[in-house]
Amino acid sequence: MSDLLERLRERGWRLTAQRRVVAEVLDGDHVHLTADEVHARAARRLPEISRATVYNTLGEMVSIGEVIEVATDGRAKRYDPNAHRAHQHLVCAGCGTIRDVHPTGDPLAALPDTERFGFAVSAVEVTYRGLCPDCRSAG
Amino acid sequence: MSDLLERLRERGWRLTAQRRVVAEVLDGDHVHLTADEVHARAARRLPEISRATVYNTLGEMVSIGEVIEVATDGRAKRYDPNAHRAHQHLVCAGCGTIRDVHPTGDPLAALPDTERFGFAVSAVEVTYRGLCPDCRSAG
DNA sequence: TCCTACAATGGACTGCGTCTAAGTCAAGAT
DNA sequence: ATCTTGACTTAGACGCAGTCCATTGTAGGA
Repeated sequence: MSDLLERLRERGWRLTAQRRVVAEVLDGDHVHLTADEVHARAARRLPEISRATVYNTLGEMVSIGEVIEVATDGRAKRYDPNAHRAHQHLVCAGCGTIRDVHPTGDPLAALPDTERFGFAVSAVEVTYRGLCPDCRSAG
Repeated sequence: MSDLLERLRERGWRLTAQRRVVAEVLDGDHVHLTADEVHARAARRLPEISRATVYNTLGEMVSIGEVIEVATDGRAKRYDPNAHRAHQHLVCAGCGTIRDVHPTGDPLAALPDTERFGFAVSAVEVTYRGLCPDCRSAG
């Protein structure tokens, strides 16, 4: 039983087979999957699971902060189950893979008050872009 | 005549009425428009301009580095003509407006070699998120 | 076991963007 | 000034990611 499922149960979630499978897919693997990839893996265990349910479940997990949604350019969003630890992302411009990285310092502190224009700034995302080793050698 | 058009001409671009209008729309106003907003404004001057042309022209400007494409979550991409000066973005979580901001320090330097995993890191985007003054008071 | 509110289904639908085939036109050649 | 040609534009079909909705199913309490 995963920690993720424990935490969901504590929030009073009804524990359905679909939610269990989606949570297991996210929990098992620490790559960053798209919603369709999550659906495909979930369907291996529970063939009749629908896309809408996967979207709903992912959306709920995101809204309670168990999972982070990573929007990469024009492509599909990816879902990052590593929400408990502050981190940023390194995206390959060639193939779209994402790695978690941990820069030094606090990026929020780099934005002076004079540059905040009255906004209540609550979060900062840093995305590093480049080519992964495979895409570098593939040219 | 805008600087932008000058630079495009120097690259051997055929100067069509459509491209001129798209460049003028971007050049005139320094808010960050979506492709459809660019199309709407361009169509005020050149009613028969097509969406495809606006997308093509924007894409070409992005690929030669005259304009920056800003992907904001699930919504439409926005286009930022302020490509000549390094800057980052401050996005309102309520209404989606974007402001250019200038944080202190070099965010690329914050990523140590041990966190680069063999990637050739070439760029970094920093997106600050929060609520703008209007959305704060609107609750 | 039965009830009921919550969850899942699947198919239609929307928004954003891309593609294609055919027509048009800017700009160099004559 | 006119011709020529290949780059550009057009309209609309298409595709993907994601949402919505009416219906059906079911977890978990009484």
